[in-house]
Amino acid sequence: MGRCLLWNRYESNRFAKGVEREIDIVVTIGDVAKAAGVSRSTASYALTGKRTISEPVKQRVLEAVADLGYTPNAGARALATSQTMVIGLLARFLEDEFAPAMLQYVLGVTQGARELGYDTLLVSEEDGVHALARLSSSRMVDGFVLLNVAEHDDRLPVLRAAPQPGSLVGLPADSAGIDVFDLDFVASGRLMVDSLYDLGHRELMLVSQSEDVVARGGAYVWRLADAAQARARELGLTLHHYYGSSSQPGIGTDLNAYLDAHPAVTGLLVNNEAAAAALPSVLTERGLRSPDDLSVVGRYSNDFARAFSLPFSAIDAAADELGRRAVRQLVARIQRGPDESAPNVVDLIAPTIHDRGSTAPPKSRP
Amino acid sequence: MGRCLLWNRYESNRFAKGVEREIDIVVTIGDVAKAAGVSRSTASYALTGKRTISEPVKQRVLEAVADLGYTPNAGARALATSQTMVIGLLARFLEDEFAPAMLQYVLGVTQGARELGYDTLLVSEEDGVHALARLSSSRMVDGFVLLNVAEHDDRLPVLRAAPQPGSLVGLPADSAGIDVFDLDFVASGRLMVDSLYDLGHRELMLVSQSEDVVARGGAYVWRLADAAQARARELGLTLHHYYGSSSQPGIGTDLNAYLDAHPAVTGLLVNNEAAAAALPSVLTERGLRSPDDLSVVGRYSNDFARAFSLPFSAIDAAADELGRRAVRQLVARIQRGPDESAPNVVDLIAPTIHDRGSTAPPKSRP
DNA sequence: CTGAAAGCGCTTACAG
DNA sequence: CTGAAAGCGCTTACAG
Repeated sequence: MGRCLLWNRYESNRFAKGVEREIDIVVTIGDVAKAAGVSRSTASYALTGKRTISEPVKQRVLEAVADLGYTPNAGARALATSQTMVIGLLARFLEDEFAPAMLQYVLGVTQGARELGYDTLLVSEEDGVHALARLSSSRMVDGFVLLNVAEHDDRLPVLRAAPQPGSLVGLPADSAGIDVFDLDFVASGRLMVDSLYDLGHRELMLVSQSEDVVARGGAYVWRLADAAQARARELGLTLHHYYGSSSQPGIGTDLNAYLDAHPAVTGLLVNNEAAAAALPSVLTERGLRSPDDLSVVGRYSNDFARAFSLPFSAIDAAADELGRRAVRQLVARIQRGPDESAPNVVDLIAPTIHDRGSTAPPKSRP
Repeated sequence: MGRCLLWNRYESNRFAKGVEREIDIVVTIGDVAKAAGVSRSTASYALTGKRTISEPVKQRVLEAVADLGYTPNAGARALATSQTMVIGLLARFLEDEFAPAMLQYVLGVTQGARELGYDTLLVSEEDGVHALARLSSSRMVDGFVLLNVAEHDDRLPVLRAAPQPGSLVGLPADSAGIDVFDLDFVASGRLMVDSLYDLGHRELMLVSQSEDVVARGGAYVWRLADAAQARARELGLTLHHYYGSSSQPGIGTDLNAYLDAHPAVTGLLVNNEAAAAALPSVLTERGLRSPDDLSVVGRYSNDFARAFSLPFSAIDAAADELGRRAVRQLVARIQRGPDESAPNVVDLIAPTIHDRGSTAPPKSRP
């Protein structure tokens, strides 16, 4: 109680005159114990609940905590328990990829983590390998979530060697020993083709991300494209496949060229955010309307569609959900501890098309 | 050295069979000291450089560090030094605001922090006040950067009372005792008007963010609008001011209505990301071309323009730069320590228009 | 130039 | 049901 008064009595002269700031007296569990008239261990147990404490004692401790405004020092607790309650989020922002789309993943992870009592250290360094090694060896985090994982991701060997577990968002070639979360891009490719086939379309075009993205390990691009192509063959459809660039004005030019090349195409599949963003202008300029003249199915997040006014039906990238699942699995593994092994999961979210009315049966051949 | 062998010899059975994982033996500064044949304090000093150590001894220590793969435990160091080397980044994602634009601020902060040796704890909780109090009282961070600061931000009282310093991105009504970084929105409004006036335009229209954003404390909206209005009055121009909604289809409808209402407008100012994103379609639909039929000046980040193919000249929001400046000032204040006071800064970045060719003299009156 | 020791603020066996 | 003590892995006055 005395301390409590102290806490408010002083004025720091640390900053601009006229601004009050509490003086920096740290209240420790020792202060709480003293105020409650118990030992430090009893105070600690009363707070963590790791051993039964008599009701009156517990009350005295809680009262002291409230009076003194005590909060455990996170660093000290981490040192004693070897648990930081922080997870490391390793983002990768590639030049040719659509950075804004990344935000939804980040938010899914940070919010999912918080709900489970964890905070998130966000790392966006170029050199993800070093960052991972640094956080791991200095014991700053209890586990990792890696975003934007490439087919052969150079962070994976480091992660496998680390004492902390990790979850991936993005399916690599080898997922042994790690938990993986991703949209099912094979099913997505199939679903896009099926949905247009069912409406009666027979000549389709797919515009994928740029080949640079593929070259950097973005395997999802060809997973979707291959599946779409295979499905089209099964169904006896024609599917023209193109890579589009990842920004203006390139992608607008690309789209026009592709549409020029295949005037008979009635269904367009878009696995390229920049293309989706540019498409409304391209269509308007060409005097085309969707779905009357062209049915369109995209693959991007609902948030993205909302933010950028995209009027096309699309498979939701499920960024938020993927982030959440990844972090939930990670926390489960952290809390399970290294002794109890648990099988690794590869969790591919089934695609669903969010209908925005951009598909319809093709008009009769001109 | 013996340890070093151990380190690689074991195979953990913690995860799926066939996956190697180093066993979790922590190497401490005690191990380093022993290997180097010195005391722990000497080993510590050799690494921190806080006292002069003879060259041979230092070499032995560094060798031991390399051999054993030693990295200091961040938590232990934080406990001993009261420095976490982590800064807390408090983001706010408001419903009506343009979330993707936020990413650039985040990246500016995380990368700026890293360059100064700090990591970033990203918090995106709804309740920023609690989050701030939690990180502050548990001593998880050395300081804070607050993003998206409102006119009367409820996080500010908590920040002022906290023992850690903080930097704001976004100018509040009262910035006493805190460092503030923002784009100069007053100068921005003036600049937008001036640039079109100089080209000969006499009737302008400004489309701002939605009034919901203003209601939530987005003072930058009216700061820019008021300055633009005042400048227009000074110059004898007509300036129509509207608030636009923050997403489709609302904003498209809005833009059409506003343009319908003022057919004589030759210059359009856009302080609304969603409006900027929707504008190309709107113009094409109306058969208008920029700058031939309408000169356009926006206010959004260059990254945003690139990502969303926006062809309009615009004042760069300077998100990345603002994040960097905020974190640099914060770190300077952290390292200066609470004793040496330093005056607070309010750093408003001067606006510059990134020319994308969307402005020209107005066509002669029809 | 170096070492032995105390201390940072917690948790958790070990005793009773 | 509770307390005294050791320990987590560092740093840093205090001595020499």
